[in-house]
Amino acid sequence: MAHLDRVFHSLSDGTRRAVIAQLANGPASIGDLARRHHMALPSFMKHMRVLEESKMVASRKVGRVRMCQLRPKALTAAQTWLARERRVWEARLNQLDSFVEALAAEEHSNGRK
Amino acid sequence: MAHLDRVFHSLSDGTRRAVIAQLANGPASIGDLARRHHMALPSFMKHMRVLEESKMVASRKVGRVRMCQLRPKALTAAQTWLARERRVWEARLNQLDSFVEALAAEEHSNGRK
DNA sequence: ATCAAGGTGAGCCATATGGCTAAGTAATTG
DNA sequence: CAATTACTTAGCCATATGGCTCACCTTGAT
Repeated sequence: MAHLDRVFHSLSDGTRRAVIAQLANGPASIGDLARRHHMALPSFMKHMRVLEESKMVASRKVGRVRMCQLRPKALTAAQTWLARERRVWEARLNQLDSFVEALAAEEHSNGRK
Repeated sequence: MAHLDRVFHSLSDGTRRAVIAQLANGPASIGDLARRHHMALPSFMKHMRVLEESKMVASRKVGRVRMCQLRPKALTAAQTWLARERRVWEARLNQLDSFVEALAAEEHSNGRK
């Protein structure tokens, strides 16, 4: 799914993760954010575009300043996917466990014969 | 952190996510996996290299076949980061809530004066 | 009306990504 | 030993990424 691609791609860059971490503490302007990351504005805007296209950040212009904020469900797509895969994975491990237990049990009873 | 970069980058590609999803159901050989994804072996190996460099998948060679499996803590780095950011985010929302409630309460008492 | 500040758009550059084919190498099979 | 199978390596190609500067446009302050 293209949306998940974008979400994880957004998260794959340290600068963007830092932006998300910072926006979690409240909105900020593009200029503010760029300054904190020692980066030229146009470079930084590319990151913001990536974050907006992945629907993790929203922005609107107030006067000549653009304010950015984290969107409410910014992280849920990623978390949902991870949680689901992890459930599958753990379910299988449990199966393996019981398989091994079953084997062990059988071994035991065989040994006792 | 470079490791998180790699983890999220791994997850940013649909093919790689599919591989993870499939490996959650048990180990498989490179050839098997490549066939399922209608992809030439060398192209596919690049994906596997990405997954191995992010420590999400391990592989070893058995005869001429390379078997791959999900590593136990494949998803925890990603999940941990997401969970932490989300906690910060929700903590702030709660602060906002109580701030708004406090405001509302004050308004009330002012109105009653 | 002018000038400064904040953002935007265009475009350059080096490197990375994601696909391929072609030509190996090593292990099985006949 | 010969042929096949399963990877592996090298390298091509188009496109994407992540940084930059320079020029421009709005908006705000004098």
